[in-house]
Amino acid sequence: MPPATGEIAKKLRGAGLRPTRQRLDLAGLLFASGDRHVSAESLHGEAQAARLPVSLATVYNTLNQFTAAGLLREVAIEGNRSYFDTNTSNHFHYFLEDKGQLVDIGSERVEVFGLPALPEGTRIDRIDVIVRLKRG
Amino acid sequence: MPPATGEIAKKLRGAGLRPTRQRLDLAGLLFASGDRHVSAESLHGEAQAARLPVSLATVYNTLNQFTAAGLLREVAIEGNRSYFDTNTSNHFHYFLEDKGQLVDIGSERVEVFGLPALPEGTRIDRIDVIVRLKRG
DNA sequence: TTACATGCAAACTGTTTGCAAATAT
DNA sequence: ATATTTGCAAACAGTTTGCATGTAA
Repeated sequence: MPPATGEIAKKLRGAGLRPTRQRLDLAGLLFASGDRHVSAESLHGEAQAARLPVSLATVYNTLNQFTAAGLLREVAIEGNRSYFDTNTSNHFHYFLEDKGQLVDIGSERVEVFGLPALPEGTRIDRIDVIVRLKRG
Repeated sequence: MPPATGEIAKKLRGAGLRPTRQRLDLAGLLFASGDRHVSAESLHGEAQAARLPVSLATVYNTLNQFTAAGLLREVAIEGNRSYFDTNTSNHFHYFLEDKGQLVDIGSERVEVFGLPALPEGTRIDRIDVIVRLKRG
């Protein structure tokens, strides 16, 4: 179920972010439905379509703040655009190359096997897996 | 062993690229030693240091041409910079977050298990695995 | 009332491109 | 001789930032 407005405000506060109108609007779009993948541009477009006035600069700032606060996770896809994922838990992605679209791999059973010893003095922060899919 | 100059010219020709001085110089830097990971900027810097005059635009064009020809592979790391890998075979990467450095995972035993069924009408182009390492 | 957030436009970074001069075939 | 490549500078896309105005606490 979509979180209530009060929930969202609480979430922001918990992350040390003032629940301003813009942040509430963007968080509403981001966290209303299930897991989502957005770029700054796409989220800005959505906000416009929903008559929620936010400047593009604020969308950028907000996405970065949410990411720093652990509310979002950035996904590295080659190319210039940055993608942000509302699912911050450990999971992997399909990338539909023809559409440029990211899709969560909905399985906790996926595992990476056979990693050799890590370089001295390091530990795993996280493992990103992107399965690139072609049409066909 | 580093490929001889003639070998490199042959490699370029085989890829449908004229072996110009600049392309030979850059290929020399790229393919002289083992597997390498470069950005346009870093390769340009290397060329300068080696007194091999090449413009930055040509480095960009060359990296893209080599990639299109299958001589290089692009690696997606978040951030603006593009990285290119001289190892075009199927393999995965460690990414040292503190140094911003890519390292090949030198093992063919690494495998990804448990992928659910692919979306209808798609097939795997390739799988990118990036193991992000923190100091510690 | 005070610190923080927003919006705009300007700045910035990495990358691509148009075009005249240079080079490979 | 002809088509391709190069280098430069200008164009570009995505993103960040400075600063005056607006807003949350």
